Amino acid sequence: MVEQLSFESATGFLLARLGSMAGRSWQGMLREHGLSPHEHAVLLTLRERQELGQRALSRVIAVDPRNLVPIIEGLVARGLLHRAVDPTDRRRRLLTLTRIGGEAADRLARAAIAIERQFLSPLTPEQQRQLNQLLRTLRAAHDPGN
Amino acid sequence: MVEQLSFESATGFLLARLGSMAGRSWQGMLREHGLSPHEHAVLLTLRERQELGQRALSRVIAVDPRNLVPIIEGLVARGLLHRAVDPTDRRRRLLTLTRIGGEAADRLARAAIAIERQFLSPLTPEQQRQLNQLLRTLRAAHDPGN
DNA sequence: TATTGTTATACTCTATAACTATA
DNA sequence: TATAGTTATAGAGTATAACAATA
Repeated sequence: MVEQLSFESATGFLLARLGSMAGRSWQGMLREHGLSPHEHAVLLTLRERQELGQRALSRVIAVDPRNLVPIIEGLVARGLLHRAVDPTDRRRRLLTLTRIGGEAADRLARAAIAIERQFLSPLTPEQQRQLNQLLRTLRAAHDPGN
Repeated sequence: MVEQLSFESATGFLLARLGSMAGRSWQGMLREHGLSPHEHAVLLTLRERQELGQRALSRVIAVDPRNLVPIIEGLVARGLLHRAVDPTDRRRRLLTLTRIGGEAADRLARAAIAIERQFLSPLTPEQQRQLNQLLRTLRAAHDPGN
């Protein structure tokens, strides 16, 4: 167990703090693309998962379905996203990237790699791997199904 | 460097996600005490740093000074916090815990240990130490002076 | 002139309740 | 009855601009 040295060095506090700092490290790039963090998450997720219902997307990026609606509509309005009723279950609305949405997602993915590299640069490559693995373990335990 | 396997396993995304999850793990306890996360951070920080100006406190817990004002006033109104002008620099207003504020902070600190232990329980003690150390390194690099 | 604290205000993110349509 | 999506709305949390008091 980790010794409770002080509030500021508690792991929970550091996670919240660094999560916020990581978000800020993307801010400039996202603003250049005219995207919010959630819009960015939608594009990058669909880039990998091809076709997804709004419910499933909601779970993956941890944004409530009702809050996802205006985000999706904005991306559709900008021609980045395509939304169509699932013929096999007409309640569902399947999301896919349009051609220009896919191109935008590719550019975002490239930029994200550079930003992540910069953000993690205070750690050695081995430490970066360790950190990623520890976080994935922790997430898997607390967020089963994702 | 960490391989960019997918957006959902990027370290930046995981940090933001786990920061949010860590916050939720405190939620129930904080609600029992009738405190917001920021109020909690104020009490726990003053528990360790005795006496602090609002500016310094703001830096430590990463809450903007202007947003700290109503938080502090709420705690003063509830008798948990004492705020007094610094006689050596009359611009500053020194914050200290009252007796009952100190007692509340002690209870919070005990509860926080249990919550942190539970949250980190999917990791071995050695992994918990590693994670804490990696996060502290990363924070120190990105948040110099804290 | 710079710093500490403050107000008013706006914006983003998240959450509560309730609804439509399909299954 | 349960699920996918939606609407309206309220609440946190955070950020922009400008100010008063003191150094």
